[in-house]
Amino acid sequence: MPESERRQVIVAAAFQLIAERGLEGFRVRAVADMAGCNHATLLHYFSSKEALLEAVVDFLLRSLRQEGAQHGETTPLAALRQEYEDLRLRVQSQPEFFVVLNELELRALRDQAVSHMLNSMYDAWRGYLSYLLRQGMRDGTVRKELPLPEVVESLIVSFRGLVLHALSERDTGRFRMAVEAEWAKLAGWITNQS
Amino acid sequence: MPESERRQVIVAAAFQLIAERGLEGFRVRAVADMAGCNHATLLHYFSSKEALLEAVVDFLLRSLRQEGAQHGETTPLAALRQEYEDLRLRVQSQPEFFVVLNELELRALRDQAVSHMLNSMYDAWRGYLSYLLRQGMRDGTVRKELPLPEVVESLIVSFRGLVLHALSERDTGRFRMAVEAEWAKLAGWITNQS
Amino acid sequence: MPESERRQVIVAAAFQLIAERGLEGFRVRAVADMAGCNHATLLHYFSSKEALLEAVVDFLLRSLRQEGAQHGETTPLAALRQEYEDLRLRVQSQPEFFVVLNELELRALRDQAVSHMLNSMYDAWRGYLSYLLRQGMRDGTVRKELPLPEVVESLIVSFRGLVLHALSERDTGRFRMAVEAEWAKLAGWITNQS
Amino acid sequence: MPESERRQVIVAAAFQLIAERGLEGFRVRAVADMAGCNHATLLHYFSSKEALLEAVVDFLLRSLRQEGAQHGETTPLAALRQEYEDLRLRVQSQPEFFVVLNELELRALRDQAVSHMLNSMYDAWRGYLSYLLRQGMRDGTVRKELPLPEVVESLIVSFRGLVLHALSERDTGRFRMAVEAEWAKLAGWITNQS
DNA sequence: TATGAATGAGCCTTCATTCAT
DNA sequence: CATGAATGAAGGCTCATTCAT
Repeated sequence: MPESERRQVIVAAAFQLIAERGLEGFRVRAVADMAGCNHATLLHYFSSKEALLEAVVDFLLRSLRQEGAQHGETTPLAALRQEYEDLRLRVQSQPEFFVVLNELELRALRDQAVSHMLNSMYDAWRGYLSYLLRQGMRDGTVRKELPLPEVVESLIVSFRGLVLHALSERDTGRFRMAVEAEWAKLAGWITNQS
Repeated sequence: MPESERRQVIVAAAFQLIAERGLEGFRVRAVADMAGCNHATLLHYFSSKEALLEAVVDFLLRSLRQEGAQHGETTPLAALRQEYEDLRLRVQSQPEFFVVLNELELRALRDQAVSHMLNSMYDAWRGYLSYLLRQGMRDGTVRKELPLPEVVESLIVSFRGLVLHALSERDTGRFRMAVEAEWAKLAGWITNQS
Repeated sequence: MPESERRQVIVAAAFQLIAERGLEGFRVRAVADMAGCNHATLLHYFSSKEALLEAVVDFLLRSLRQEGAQHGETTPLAALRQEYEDLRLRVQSQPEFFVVLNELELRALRDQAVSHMLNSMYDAWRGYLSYLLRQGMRDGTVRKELPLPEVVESLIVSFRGLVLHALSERDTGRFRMAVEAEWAKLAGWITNQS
Repeated sequence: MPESERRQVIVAAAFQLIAERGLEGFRVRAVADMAGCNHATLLHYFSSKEALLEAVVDFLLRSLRQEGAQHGETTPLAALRQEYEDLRLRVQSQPEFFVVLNELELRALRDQAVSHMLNSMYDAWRGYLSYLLRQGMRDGTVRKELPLPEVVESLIVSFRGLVLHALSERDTGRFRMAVEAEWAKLAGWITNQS
């Protein structure tokens, strides 16, 4: 099996395992088993457990990024709305991503490497959201007098809250309700209402 | 040392340790050391690590509950506002509570016992929030046409997001910004605006 | 089994194992097996493999020291002669001591902790040898014009050489020959010959 | 690269590594890295780690032998003196040789192959020393009544002791002192003094 | 010839838990 | 009540060696 494929298989296995058992269930031997190789083979590709974890973080962030970029040209407000919609759809189809994201979120509190990676993701996201909001202000759909940083921060909080909520309420219907409510709340705040 | 006091000391030590080192640093021996007793003694009072963790959860929820009940009679909207204010103050003065809460939040995904305890806390909170909102509708400060369950869920999401945000952004000033923004966003949504 | 006894048993087992298999065969599990306990039990008494090794060094040096002090009052020259005799006897009866000493000698080149312990032994020995030689000079049996430090160093070298020689030539009779020769050589050098 | 050259490069690398990190740091992969080839390639040339070690021993003994043969015709006593001088000079200029020799000395206690090789070196050396001493007796510079085997053994011990001493005392000046003392002691013993 | 991939055996250490005193 | 002793299971990691290409 070629190197790059093997690495992908291992990262996927690690990702899957963390989603299933959490970071506390993230064992090198277990990942190797899932990837169908010896644990020593795994450490042949990733020099340490930590290195593997960083590859998992990278894989996760890369995936999240790709998703966001798929939608074509729309209005800023529609793009924002689409973010919530994407979140909702993804929680249904790929809940693993959010389980893992949450695990990492917590790990980041004590792991600088993970912290940096997540922070840079959030910063990139802040930039994107700022851009959207400014565009909205320009085309008149977003209220011009809004304090931009506050709105951006509020969006981040909203997403973080939804992601956390998704995990415990995924199947209760409350999550879907929450997504709609968060959007309604936001829309009322930021849009120009005639 | 009487049994009940000893138990309290141990739970407090466990709480402190989890706040400092996270659940991954939650070791029976370390807790015993902090509590000033032998690890075997600790397991005399709590039959297992798991049992101790549940006592910690209980302690945390009890603490959170007490806080909420301290404020006297006000208007429903003021009480709601106070919730955000409490959160903000507490994150500054007692960040441990939120670190531990987040740790447990994640543990709950895989630990039914913890999950049940947290869920019952959230359900109690939902009840309280519903009550406040209904009061607000009655006295005319809250818009009557709001879908109550959605609003409640949104409040929960907002708080969860803020708690998570608090940990990574506690010192950057972004957290404070986020609290204000969340409240502004909510207030604009639910209040009757002339 | 009381703590101090258990510790002794473990140190003895470690010592024995190093004597039999060298430092490369010095495995925590093997020591535990020889000591008749679980390897985790061993690490209950000695916090790490390294800590155990230091206990072994301590045990060895303590043993070597005791041996030297057993002989009563004699003339300085006789005491010096006795050192060689002790060495010879001990190599026959307890060759392990010299195997282990040699192993540590080499380990010391890369292990500061061991190096310090051995150095302090040699320094103590230098002191003792200097004392003997000075006494000999005083009572006229040792030549007064000898350069004391050189003689002492030469004695150390002689012993180190003999210890090393003992291991490979223990059974060939060459070792015994070498001891006698070393003494003869030394005696001719340092004593006053009429 | 031709086979014989490749082998030399690998042996040199192994020698260097053992000198730097000792036998405990003697890793096949590390040697391969130093030799600039893949570890699997290394095991193509030397069927096992053990085989490589033997090649290192061979290389060491060959080097030591060459050194001894370089000096031209002199008197037997001068040749003997030269041995000590050579030792002193070499410890300064090429301490690696003595580090490795000591490592092997100890390994020989448990490794028959190494033991045989070292023993045959010592036997050759014994032969050479006996030859020198007999020549000295013949030309009258060495006392005729000396017990030849004892003197030879004593010489070996002296050298072994010095080599061991060199490693720990190379920089303290004690080593130089010891060489001189050993020679003085020997000379006094074996030479005819008018 | 040369090498990347793969592996099994093994090592030190950690930790929750049990138990006799 | 309290505790020191003891342990089994497991975890991350290392390393010599094998093998297909």
